Amino acid sequence: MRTKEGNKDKDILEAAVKVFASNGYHKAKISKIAEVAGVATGSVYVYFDNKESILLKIFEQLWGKLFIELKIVAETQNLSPLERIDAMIDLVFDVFTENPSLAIVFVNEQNHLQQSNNSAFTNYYEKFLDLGEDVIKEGMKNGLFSPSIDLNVFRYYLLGGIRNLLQHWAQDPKEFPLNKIRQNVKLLTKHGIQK
Amino acid sequence: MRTKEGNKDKDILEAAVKVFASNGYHKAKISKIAEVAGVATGSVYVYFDNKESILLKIFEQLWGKLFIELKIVAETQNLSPLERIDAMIDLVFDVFTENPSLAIVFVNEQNHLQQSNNSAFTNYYEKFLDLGEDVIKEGMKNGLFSPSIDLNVFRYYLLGGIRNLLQHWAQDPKEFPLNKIRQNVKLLTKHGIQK
DNA sequence: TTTATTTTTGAATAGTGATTCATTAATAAT
DNA sequence: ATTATTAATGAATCACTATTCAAAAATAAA
Repeated sequence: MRTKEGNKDKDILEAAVKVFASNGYHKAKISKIAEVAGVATGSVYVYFDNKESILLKIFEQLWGKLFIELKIVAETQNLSPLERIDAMIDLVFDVFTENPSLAIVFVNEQNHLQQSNNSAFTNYYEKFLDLGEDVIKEGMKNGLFSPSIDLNVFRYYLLGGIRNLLQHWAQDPKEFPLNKIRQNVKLLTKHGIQK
Repeated sequence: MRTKEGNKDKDILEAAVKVFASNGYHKAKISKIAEVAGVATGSVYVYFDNKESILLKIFEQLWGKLFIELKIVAETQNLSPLERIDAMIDLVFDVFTENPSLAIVFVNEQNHLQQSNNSAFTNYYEKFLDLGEDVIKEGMKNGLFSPSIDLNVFRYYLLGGIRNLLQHWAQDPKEFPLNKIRQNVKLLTKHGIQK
């Protein structure tokens, strides 16, 4: 018998995030991912079925991690709904601040997976969005939030806005600091543009 | 001598919008675009340098058209800044309502071009965004809009939100009607989620 | 008509890179 | 030690499709 050495699957995933981030998914070569991971090209196929499934795994882990963290915040009873929304926005920004390559992959390739209609991905993503929705619902019930807002619209609007901002930040982090973005997103979410 | 028959360039562009919309840019075959346009594969290369330049042309025309229309609204002096923002949002939604395939190409492939850093594209897009910015600036000067909003952040946020919503609309137009989206985007822009 | 010029064609080319698989290497069990 | 089993390798395969280009077709001019 022989046992697997090290964590090649983890190495490959981390390498893939880097390579996808710098070249985009379509231009990324499996041979390059293998090289960065320090394994042979063929080894990638020992751990993953194909190129697409590597991308899928990256997103699964991302949304999975976020979901767990957000769930805790969403259920913290001693915060008001507005404070919880704030904290949830913070969490999303924190994840991407920690790992800029992951941010780039997220903003550029999320479409790709949404189109492929992969259920594993969709489930995670929807569960993630539902958490935010629950908080908003509570805010409406308490009379804090405007009841004329459609929840489905709001959640996709917020996430789309954040995604686009992250994309511009990733292209030029100094010109476009993440903290300014974060503050403004919170303001816009709460008050819109009106005084 | 021989003169060109019909408007093959226009036919090819329209075919490309359809094919890009249904398969995505990367999976779209030139031979399929030619087939839909009713020309030979080789003819595509008589009118366009390569695949990428077809996509570029589509976006150039889209932003070019939008720019002209938005400029008129942005400079209409008898509308308040808020009314102008409203009208501008309407214009964007109108373009995509008229041509759903174009909406799909827009939401899925805009990233692609932004990354390629093509100046022809960037110029149009930035000019387009600047128009909205001018209106917001006026609103701030008049004391209508909150001065703590960063304009750069706001414009990317708004466009990103709209883009994401259009994407979901394009995937399921009945479940997610465009008019509801339009109304909610206006509300969220003005007031945020708070009452 | 005939010739010259330009358009159109689509089969052939050519580059690419994802994926496979026969082989080698390493470890566990006997 | 020896054998069995699984991991790891990377060169070769194979499919795919953007692009090219020599030939054919169409029209204008002579």
